[in-house]
Amino acid sequence: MLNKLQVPRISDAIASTLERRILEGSLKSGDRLPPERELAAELGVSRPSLREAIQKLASKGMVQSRQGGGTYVTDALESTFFDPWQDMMGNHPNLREDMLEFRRMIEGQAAEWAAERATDADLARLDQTFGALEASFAEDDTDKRSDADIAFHQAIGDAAHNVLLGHLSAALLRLMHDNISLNLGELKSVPAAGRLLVSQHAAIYNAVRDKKPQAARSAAETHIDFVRETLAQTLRSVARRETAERRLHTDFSTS
Amino acid sequence: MLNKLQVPRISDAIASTLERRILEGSLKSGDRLPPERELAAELGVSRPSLREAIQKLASKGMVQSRQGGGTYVTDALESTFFDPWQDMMGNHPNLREDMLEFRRMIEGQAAEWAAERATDADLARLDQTFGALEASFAEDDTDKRSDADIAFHQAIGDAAHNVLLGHLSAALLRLMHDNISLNLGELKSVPAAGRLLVSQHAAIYNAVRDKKPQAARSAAETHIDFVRETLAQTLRSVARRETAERRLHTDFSTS
DNA sequence: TACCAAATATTGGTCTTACCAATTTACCGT
DNA sequence: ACGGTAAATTGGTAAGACCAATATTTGGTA
Repeated sequence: MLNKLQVPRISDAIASTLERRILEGSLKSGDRLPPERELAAELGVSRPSLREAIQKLASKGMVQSRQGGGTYVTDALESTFFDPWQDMMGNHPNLREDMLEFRRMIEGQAAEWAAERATDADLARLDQTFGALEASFAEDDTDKRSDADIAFHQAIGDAAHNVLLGHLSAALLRLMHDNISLNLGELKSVPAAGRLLVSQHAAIYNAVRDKKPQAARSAAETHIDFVRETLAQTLRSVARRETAERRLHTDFSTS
Repeated sequence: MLNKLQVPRISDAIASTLERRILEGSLKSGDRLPPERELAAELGVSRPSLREAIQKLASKGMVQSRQGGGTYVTDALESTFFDPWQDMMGNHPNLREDMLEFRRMIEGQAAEWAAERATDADLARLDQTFGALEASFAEDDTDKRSDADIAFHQAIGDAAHNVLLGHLSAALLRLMHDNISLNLGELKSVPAAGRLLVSQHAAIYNAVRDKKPQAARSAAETHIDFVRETLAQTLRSVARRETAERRLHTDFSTS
């Protein structure tokens, strides 16, 4: 009696299409979807069908709609990684080393894969973000530098064409931004740090553009190593003070 | 600030109403919902609004619609916790490939670091979890195997002494196990898969215990490669079985 | 009478159009 | 330059129509 010959529903196909765009990074968290009328026309379906698809995504928490405001992509995918880490950072503050070590692996792999797989569109985006990075380091705006840095590394992560790596990279960058961006500003205390950082990014970009995976990985690892070393150097005195303070608070923490 | 005053949407209210009726028992599993036109009139809403609500329930797996046939209540309890990644894994096959490629890097790095850094306590725990793994594969209890597998990889992740990596490794493995047990039965298509899996885990364990980082990485990567190949094979066989069944949509359909 | 096949009715799937309500944007006057 | 109101934008809801797959009825034949 149950001959479940599946008739594909349009709303399901549309929902999958939108999901894929979110997974692949065409739609990032925080982005606003095109208006329903436009999107329906672009996808060649009616507005009710598109709405059914959007409702599905909304019920999964992937998007959120506000009447009159638009429909926005949530950070549900990144939160899977980000939230537990953020939690750990709260309970165990000296994870900077773990974070940078972990990031060394991620960035290295991302650069390697990006060098193997980047499309022309990826390279165009890399070129654009790298240009913005260069420009930001010409000024002295710390926030702008941080944003440009994140944008560049995210572009690398997306060019690696592995959706897990892409979203993990986003979560990791956000984690770093939220936790040590203040300290990142002190990198400029090292003479010529800005110039070195730009040249390191250039090395990554060039290796990816020239499709040299091993060189790209090396460049990325060198970059993270420099950041790690410079951070450790400039924060040494601060770290000593923090450690001393921490000793006062964490004695009974074997919960 | 953002005034996130939620404007109640009719489709949400209707979905809640229907969900309540199902949970209260007014609509039992297998029951057919009234026709959309009737139900919409009864609830005093338009048919599109009712349809959006039904789509939400369908995306949760609580109801199932067949064109021309009606909409039926399924027996899916709201057990499936809402991990967006879990959902994505089910609907996007290429995500599984990305997942395995990514895990190859993660597990390889975890094994390498574990071989470099494992303490005696780590090794003791590894020995214990590996013993449990061997024992679980002697039996035929899928859940027990899953738990033992997760415990072993968790031990590796912890022995790597990087909390980010440890957490990620465990989370990804859990995701894979859930996905496999949800969408396939088990990796039974390959004969002697169990024995091979045990020997692969043994190789990882031995390399870590003997403090051979490169060997540990290789062993872990070999393990993931095997899982990837086996999974692909299983998927092909499942696909074959489904096409065969589809060809058989004549009468005796109580498969 | 029994049974099978075609005709009919039912029902979910999709589209079009229209209007409402909340938000955002633009513009204008002070 | 600022603030507030009007207009445009955008999601939310409704109504009606038609299509496609399924279920039911009907009619004819063995």
